[in-house]
Amino acid sequence: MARMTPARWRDIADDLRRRIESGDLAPADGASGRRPLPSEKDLEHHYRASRNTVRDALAWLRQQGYVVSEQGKGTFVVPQPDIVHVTLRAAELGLAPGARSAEWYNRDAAVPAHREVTVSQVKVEVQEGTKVIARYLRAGSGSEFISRHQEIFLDDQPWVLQTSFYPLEFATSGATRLLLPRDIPEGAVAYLGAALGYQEVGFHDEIKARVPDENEKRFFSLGDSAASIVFETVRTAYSADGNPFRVTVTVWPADRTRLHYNDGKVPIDVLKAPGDASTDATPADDTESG
Amino acid sequence: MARMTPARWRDIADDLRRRIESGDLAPADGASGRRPLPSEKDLEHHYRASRNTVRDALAWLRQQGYVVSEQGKGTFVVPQPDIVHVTLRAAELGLAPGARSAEWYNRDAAVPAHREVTVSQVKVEVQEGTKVIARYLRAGSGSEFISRHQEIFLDDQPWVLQTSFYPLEFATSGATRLLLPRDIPEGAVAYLGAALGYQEVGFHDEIKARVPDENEKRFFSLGDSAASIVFETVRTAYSADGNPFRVTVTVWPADRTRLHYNDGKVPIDVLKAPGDASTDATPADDTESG
DNA sequence: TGGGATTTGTTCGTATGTATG
DNA sequence: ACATACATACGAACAAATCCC
Repeated sequence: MARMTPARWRDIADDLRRRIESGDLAPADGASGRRPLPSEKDLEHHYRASRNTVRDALAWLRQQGYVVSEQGKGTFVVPQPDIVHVTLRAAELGLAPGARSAEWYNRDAAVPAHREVTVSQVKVEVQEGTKVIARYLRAGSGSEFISRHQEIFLDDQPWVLQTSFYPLEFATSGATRLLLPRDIPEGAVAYLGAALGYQEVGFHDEIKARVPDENEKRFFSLGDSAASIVFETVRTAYSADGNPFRVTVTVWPADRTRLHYNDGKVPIDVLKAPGDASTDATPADDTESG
Repeated sequence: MARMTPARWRDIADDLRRRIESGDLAPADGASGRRPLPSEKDLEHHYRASRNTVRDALAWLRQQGYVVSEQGKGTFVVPQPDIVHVTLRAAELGLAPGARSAEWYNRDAAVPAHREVTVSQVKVEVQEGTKVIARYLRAGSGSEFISRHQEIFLDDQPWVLQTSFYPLEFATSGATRLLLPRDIPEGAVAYLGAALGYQEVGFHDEIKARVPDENEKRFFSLGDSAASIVFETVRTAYSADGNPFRVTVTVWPADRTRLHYNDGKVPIDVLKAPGDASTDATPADDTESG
């Protein structure tokens, strides 16, 4: 069962990983710029292996997200991204205490203070026959929906891709602003409440992790590595009559995002600053043993 | 900037991916067994490329999780796993309606009915100086904790790895069963309530996605592909005095797990059977457009 | 049971293209 | 223009696991 040949490229990859994690290789950015790993030719001599074998080792490190290679420049250790902590449920239905009001992201998520959220133009489409959305909204498979898509930035960095879906009837029965490719500053839910009397009395969230598609790779600057994954959250909002009236699909870059939920009585500082003083160390370090 | 040469292996990989997704290659299991892709030699002739170039294409498909290769046997399309939907918060603090009671998984998560959960022996350790846990439990970095680790199976399939941490004082002041390597059938929280008077009045969940470590790869049978990722949820439980008294770290295989949270008034069937009638199609299919 | 054929895994060598400095 | 560095591609040989007769 176990491989008899230790695989030369494996040894090289393990050794390089060890040297990377120990900070031996390409440690801190040297102020002016980052320092690359030794070139493939150097590693070839260092490990007494052919360049192709060295490249096999580097390919594994790239795939695992440890390094990136740039043609003509070199291979670089991937820096740890800054983690953004997002609270998707605070304590009561709605927001975290102290959250700024009347902004979209506040209605569905509380972000840390002193962070600036900017929003792209809304791309509005009318779609028909998207089965998955129809299922969430409990509509027939031939039903038509308004989809409102936005790119959202945090401190001018790409942060999330978000698309909300509404029954087309909403627009034809009064909520015409849903069809305009403009942000709804007071929040779509508040607008629907004012225009149609809808009230959000509950929501359901579904969370998955998956590999990004090409569009998401572009927006979040993700590659093909195993660390390049996204969260996809689907929030279904329910009105007082017990029916879903909105579905919001949000895609987050998982390498720099932590999602938070709270229930019951939770200390205020945890609500307001989840992940505070968080190191990037994983609790799995404590878990490990067998 | 853009690559001038289309990259031969890229073309081959894209073509193979297309043929895989269309079901052209290695479609349904032929009852007795699965059918492999054409051999590397066959592909070599088919695409008029060298074996190494074909292997570059296959390497990409492997890395993206489309196929797996087995020495001496062939390369096979990866079947879609069955998805397990887990509700981590129902409506009120605690459980989903209809959930079976007095079982560990019920205290923290509601699984679909007709599924059988079995639990490994508990591995108990006393640990000191694990900074991350100390932070969650708001203890000094030199504090000591009891860690209770379990492997948990769903219908005899590896399902989650879970480790709970408690202050060591709990054991020395009455809750001695925490130190025994045996399951606590009524639930550790209930036991702590009876033994020490602790009551869970709220919790905080933190969710991340990351690449699995070697132990997790073994347990969940994961490889190195980009689809081989895990959720790690950290649940901190708070007692009436506002202090955390338990931290539970749970690791889930993300390729076959969906996490669910509910808030407010949500239809009963969504609470009881989240993801019902769910296809494996991603809502992103609807999102996509540019 | 054995042994040859098949298939993927590993490693080396070599050449050329492309991006960078 | 030149050197450096990574990307792509082809060819070849042997090892290891499996399959089949």
